[in-house]
Amino acid sequence: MKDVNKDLNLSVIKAFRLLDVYLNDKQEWGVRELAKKAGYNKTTTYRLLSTLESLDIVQKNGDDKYILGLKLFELGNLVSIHKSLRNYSRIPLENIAKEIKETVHFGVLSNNRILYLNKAESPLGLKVSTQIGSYQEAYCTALGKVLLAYSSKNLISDYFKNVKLEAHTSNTITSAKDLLIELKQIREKEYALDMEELELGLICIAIPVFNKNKEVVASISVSGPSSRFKSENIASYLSIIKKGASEIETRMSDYN
Amino acid sequence: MKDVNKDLNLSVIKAFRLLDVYLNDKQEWGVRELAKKAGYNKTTTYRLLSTLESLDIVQKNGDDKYILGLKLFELGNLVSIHKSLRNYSRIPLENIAKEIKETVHFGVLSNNRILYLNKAESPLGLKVSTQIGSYQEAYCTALGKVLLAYSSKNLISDYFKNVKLEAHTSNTITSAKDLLIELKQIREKEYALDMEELELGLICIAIPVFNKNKEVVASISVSGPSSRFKSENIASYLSIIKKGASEIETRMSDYN
DNA sequence: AAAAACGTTTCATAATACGAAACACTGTTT
DNA sequence: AAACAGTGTTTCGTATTATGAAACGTTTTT
Repeated sequence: MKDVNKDLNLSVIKAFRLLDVYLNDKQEWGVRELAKKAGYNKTTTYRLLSTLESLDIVQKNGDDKYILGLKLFELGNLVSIHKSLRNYSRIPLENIAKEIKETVHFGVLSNNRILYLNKAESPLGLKVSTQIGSYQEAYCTALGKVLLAYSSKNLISDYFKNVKLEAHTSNTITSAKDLLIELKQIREKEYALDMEELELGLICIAIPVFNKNKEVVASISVSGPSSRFKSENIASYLSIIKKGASEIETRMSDYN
Repeated sequence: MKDVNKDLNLSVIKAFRLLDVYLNDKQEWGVRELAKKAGYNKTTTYRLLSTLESLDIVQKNGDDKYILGLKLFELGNLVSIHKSLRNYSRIPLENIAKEIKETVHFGVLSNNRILYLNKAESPLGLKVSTQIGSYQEAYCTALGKVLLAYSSKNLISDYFKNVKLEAHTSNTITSAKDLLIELKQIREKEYALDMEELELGLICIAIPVFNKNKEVVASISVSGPSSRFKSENIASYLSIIKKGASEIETRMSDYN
């Protein structure tokens, strides 16, 4: 903790590291337990937690255990760009899910990964389910490939510098050359497929969502098990998703 | 900033104050602008923002303006206590809204106020709409009065010490004595009404949601314009909301 | 009854945050 | 064209703050 490239507030970084890394793994933590896991001193951890508690960022859960607090929930809902995207996407996503009967996801690109902003789940028992606010690799998801396909050349070259294309299944695209070809095809077809590239048995189809300046700001995907996802359905799925996407685009432009 | 009652990390407090108070008011801030508003030194503010930026808690929006970042959204979604409440309430709330055709809210008590955890909006044009994650006073809302009614005596006496009962309309209950009588009646009737106490023309009805230990953990309300909200509807509304509440209670107990 | 765990407090010391001033840059006014 | 008025950013000596070993008060386990 000596060589920081910039002059930053170390205790702020420590505080968020507690929140981000460690309070994620588990529901509740004791002071010593968390200190050990974080590699901080017991007293330091206690002081940080006390500080965060005074701000309602964490709170105590009965017997001296710390859990994430309500203020954090409140702050999360303030994130304006995504707040609006989430609001405007909700009803269209639900309509798509109702019509197709598969889970619908809505996400943006953030730090080279997909951030799931919203979803509408399939009414069926066997379905895909993802945590809102969680991340997934972009190169092996339909959502991610669409967003990469419409990104600037700079962003894409950065992407290849920073991201290692690891195989999740035998279908995962693991070479930069192949991925570039795929992205080109996506731009031409105006939709992306994920043919069991992230998980065996899981197929997705995704299209871009544009803002009023014709820039891609998000994407929508439909995900389902390969047993239900037949190639003859693609055309009808696409027309339903595109209807939903244009609904979101209309809602956004009405407010901006 | 000299007399702190405990030994807390001041820079952590400052960082969250930037997020909480100031990044809420506006969409984007310059460094000097935010420093002036927060009463911090320009350099301090810059350092705090740089720190938060390195953590993706804030991000830059084009021309050197800071906005809330994605990590905050992600962290907000990790808040476990309410994550489950939110998940379990979604479908029941939507069913209630569909049946009654009025907006349904779901909230908990936090720091003497109502925190809106979830909602399902009325399908009609004229409707009540609230921001998830936002707060409202408890004493002049049906949601809040239900939660106060089922709170411990200690919490209620604390409530009266810390909260000033201000009139929002001519119907607002502004005396502690009257509010205590109201809370007693709510416990007897097992539901609360808000008869234009927060806003003229706005009526709400709310009931409690219990956990498996028969403690009240949240409440559900239906809100609508006085033009549609007739006293003869109360009985049928109540039976629909109670059905939804017991659905939520079942879902919660299945998982805990 | 002893031991081992917990959260919490203390306090001298080492490390960090602080902020005035200077810098680099952009756009506006004279 | 030159001076000015705005930005965000960097520097660096100093004042403030965070640090952590040790001790404390409880509770739980042995």
